[in-house]
Order: sequence, then C-alpha cells, then structure tokens
Amino acid sequence: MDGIDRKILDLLQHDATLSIAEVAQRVGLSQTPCWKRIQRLETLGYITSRVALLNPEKLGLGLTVFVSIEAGEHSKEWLDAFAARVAAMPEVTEFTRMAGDVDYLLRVVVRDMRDYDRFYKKLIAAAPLKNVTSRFAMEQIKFTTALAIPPGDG
Amino acid sequence: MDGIDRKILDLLQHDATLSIAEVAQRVGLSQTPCWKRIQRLETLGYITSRVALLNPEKLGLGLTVFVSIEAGEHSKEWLDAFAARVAAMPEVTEFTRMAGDVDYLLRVVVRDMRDYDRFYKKLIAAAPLKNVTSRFAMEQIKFTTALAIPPGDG
DNA sequence: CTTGAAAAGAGCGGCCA
DNA sequence: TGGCCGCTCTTTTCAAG
Repeated sequence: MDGIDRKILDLLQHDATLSIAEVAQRVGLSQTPCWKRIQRLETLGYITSRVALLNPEKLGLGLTVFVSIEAGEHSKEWLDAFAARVAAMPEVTEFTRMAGDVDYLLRVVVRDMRDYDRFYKKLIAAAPLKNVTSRFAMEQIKFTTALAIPPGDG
Repeated sequence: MDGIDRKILDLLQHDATLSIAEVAQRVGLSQTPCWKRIQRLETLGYITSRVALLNPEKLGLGLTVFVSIEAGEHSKEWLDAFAARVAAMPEVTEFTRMAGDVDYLLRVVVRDMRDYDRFYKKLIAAAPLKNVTSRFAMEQIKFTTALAIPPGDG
C-alpha cells in the first residue's frame, strides 16, 4: 500500500466506471502494472465490492430515519436473534452496535411515515426492546461512500 | 419503471461488475433491450453513480462516530457557512439535517480516538455550536448501500 | 515498470420484427 | 418494445527490455 495504491483506491471509490487506461494515466503508470495493482487491492480486500448507487427519491423512498435502541436484555441468545432479524430487514441500510447510552443505531430508508410505521411494528415485534427513539431526516446535505484515505499505512 | 427495471436496479446496486449479458439473462431479456434500459435508468437519474466500496479497517479507519449537533443559531448565513464547511470535510461521510431535538447528524469515519479529537476540534472551530454529542460505534453489524426498492411506482 | 501486441470479452449501435 | 448480428473498445494476458 503505497501512495499510488491509495490514489487508485481514491479514484475508484469516487468513480468505478473509469477504465484501467484512465486510472493508469492519472496515477502515472502504464496499464499493465496499474491493472495488477487493482487486482491485488481486490484480492487483499481493500476493495470489497463495486456497486451502483441509486437515487432514493426517484424510487419513492423519501424518508430516512435514524433509530436509537436501548436493548434491556443483553444475553448472547437475545443479541444473536435480534442481530440476525434486524440485519435481514431490507429497509435497514446500517446497523451498528454502539458504546454508551444507546445500544444500537439503525439507519432506515422507507417511503414515508406510513411505511415507517409498518417497519416500526415489524421491528418491535422482532425482539423485546427497552427503549426505541426515532429521529427523522429532513434534508440529506451530504452522502458519500468515499472514505478519507489516510496517508500513513493501511 | 416496471418490474424488469426494478430487477435491473436491484442487481446493479448489489454488484455493478455484472456484465450486461448476465443482467440480461437474469431478468429474461436479450442484451440490447437490457442495455437500453440501463442507459435510460442512468439518464433519468435512477442510477447516480458506480463506485468501489473500500474496507475501512484495511485502511486503518477503525473508528466510526455519529455526532449529534444542536445549532443554537438558525440564520441562513450561519446555516450556509456551516453546511459548506462540514460537507467539505472528507471524514464526514454523511451529513443530515434532522427534525426534532437534534438539528444535525454527522457520520464520521476516522482512524482512532486521537484522530477523532483532531476532527472534533476542527468541527467546533468551523462554526459556533450550542451542543455536540458524540456516539461511538463498537461494531458494524450491517452496512449496505442497497435500498429496498418498493414495488409500486418509482 | 515499460512497451507492444494479441485473444477474449464486453459495450454499443443499426436494422428488422 | 424486444431480438439478432456485427463493429469497436476494453479488459486481460503474455513476451521481452
């Protein structure tokens, strides 16, 4: 992982449609070694996948909700069952176990309030929860999958 | 936007390396009409971009933080300046204006606590804030960019 | 790492139903 | 619309410097 690799990753995490020739040119290499680097970065797991990002509005998915959950119970059985069920819900785009007062944080994308109510009932039916707080997004000011690749190691 | 278009979008939002031939086969079309549909979906803005997703751990980005912000001031000038500065920070992957008690929610990806402290100081220097609460992620149970495409319209 | 090149495959477009 | 058939460009692999 040198600077060139980081540059390649940064290019591809912003636009994966770039041809190898273009990437090679921008990092100052010829195609063959550039292609080999990309292969290596994929094999080593730096690149996990290449995906198409969709416009939620266009699909009628106008409501993003952040759900804070306090669990109450903390047994391994409970946690495993809860994690499996929630992760399987397609409306949940992000599911994080947290430190501090909130045990879990969910990012949920649905059509509208009515749709969220449907999801909410499904969620509380999945496992007993001590406390659930929903916070609703008004405006998405920034959303990116691109990471700030640090210069040091990696 | 019929069922076939939705199926195409769903395939590509999970794996954008699929060739047109493969997508075509899976949705039960031949290449040409499938290719035309994908072109149309891109032109109409259903597909916003194709990106490579990177592994944050591999890059030494081990800490994800959700930052809740209470603004205090709400003038247009303040908001515009604040929004522009925060959106420009590469550590911020998501920046949302919220309804309710929290005014803004940030998703921040950094190396570690030390690195977060550096970011935090940068953040509070960007604009006067009434209240800032940081919640730290312990474990990423699920993370996907794939949306639950609804059947109706879109 | 570079150049050069060749085989395989994918994207792209025209034309017909 | 969808399907068939080419033309081009890219990806992928190889040899040699």
